[in-house]
Amino acid sequence: MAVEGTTGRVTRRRARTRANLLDAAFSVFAAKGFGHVSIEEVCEAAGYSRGAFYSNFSSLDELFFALYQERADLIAEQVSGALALDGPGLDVPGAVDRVTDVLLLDRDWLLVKTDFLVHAARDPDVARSLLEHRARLRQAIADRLARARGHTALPAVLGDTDGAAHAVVAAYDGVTAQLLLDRDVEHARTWLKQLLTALLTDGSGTPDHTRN
Amino acid sequence: MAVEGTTGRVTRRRARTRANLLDAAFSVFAAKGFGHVSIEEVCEAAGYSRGAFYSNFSSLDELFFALYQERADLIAEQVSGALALDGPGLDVPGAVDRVTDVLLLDRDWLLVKTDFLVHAARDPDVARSLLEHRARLRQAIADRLARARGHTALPAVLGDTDGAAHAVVAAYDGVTAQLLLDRDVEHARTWLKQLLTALLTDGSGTPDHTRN
DNA sequence: TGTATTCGATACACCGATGTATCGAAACCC
DNA sequence: GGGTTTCGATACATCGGTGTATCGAATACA
Repeated sequence: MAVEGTTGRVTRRRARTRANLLDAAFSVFAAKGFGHVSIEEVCEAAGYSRGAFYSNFSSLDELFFALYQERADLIAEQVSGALALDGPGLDVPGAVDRVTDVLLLDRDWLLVKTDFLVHAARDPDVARSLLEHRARLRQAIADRLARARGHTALPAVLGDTDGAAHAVVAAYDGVTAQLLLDRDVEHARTWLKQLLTALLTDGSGTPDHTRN
Repeated sequence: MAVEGTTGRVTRRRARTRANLLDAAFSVFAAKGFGHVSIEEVCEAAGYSRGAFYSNFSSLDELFFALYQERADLIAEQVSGALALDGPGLDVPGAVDRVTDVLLLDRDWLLVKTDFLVHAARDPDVARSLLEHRARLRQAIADRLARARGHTALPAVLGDTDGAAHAVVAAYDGVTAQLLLDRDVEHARTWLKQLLTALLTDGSGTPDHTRN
């Protein structure tokens, strides 16, 4: 029952159905929001019956958690990749560009991610898990910033690289909120880039904020 | 039926029950999250029966909207008050302190507020309304910043005062997300103050980011 | 104070979703 | 390919929430 005690004896279509359920759940959650979604809806969207669901998960919460974990790890990988993509020291603006493009790629993901935040905010265990995930992400950023130290203009007023990483994540979250409302991905991207470069360099960038 | 066509003929306890329902709804929403709350739960918490509910609102969505509007206006007032509290030009740090204290006063409000964001993100009409509210808030901030221009060190790298106001709101949203997870109000406050002063002044502030 | 009107409690019918138990059919292993 | 195990579909009982219609009680107004 959704628990593999020691060694799951056999499997293969199971993996497929599980993946299908997760994919379908992502779409449904993005469209209607966790909390307005029934197990049946997910099953229907995936083309399975409820029996399949209960064979793979024991609750919607469990599925949601698995779903978030999967996608978040994927994003984290992409971010790490984007950060590691250039030489040892330079090109902070380039890194900012690439990371921004990854982070604001998909509105559906932002929706699900925010849903999960709200979910985690009410469940300490889930919150802990999410905090750890965020900490890993920040660590990657901080490491990258540390590598850049001395080569480019050091951060500025935020203290150590860890503080700067905190600020980066906060900026991401802040821009996310705005993007969820105005649905203007392009504007959000350019704006996040401005914010990040403003936070991470000393003084440059030509802004333009004639928007909602 | 929750609609006052021209002039509601009579009322008095109606106002009370409506207010009670809203208050109860706030608690219940904060505790369980909109989307995991039934009409019955709200009624029970308020000490009314479902008849009272349907007499005052026509759906949970409608109640949620009214609830948000009410509280958000209240907060906006407080912020405006905190901003107008000092002389014509100076004391940006003081204003930052006061505003921060108002904004991060109540975790329950942050929960409900974020729930509402997620809700608005999926309903263009609600989103429009929320965007307008945010725009008003930003306007207040931008006005205040404009008044401070020339007296204190001008913002910095973010362009006009409007851009700076955008950044302030983004910082608020970003810190909110972190606070929802780690529940450390004090840390969030000091950190938001740092972020804001970092964004609004040129170079000062002694950070300390040994945290989650 | 009496009367007209509004408000909210109660009762009812109605889904829709949940979780479980059972059984046929895939998939694995040899 | 046959036997065995696992997976997932179907059927069932149940529960909680929804929305409406009705009626008594509280309130306003004269």
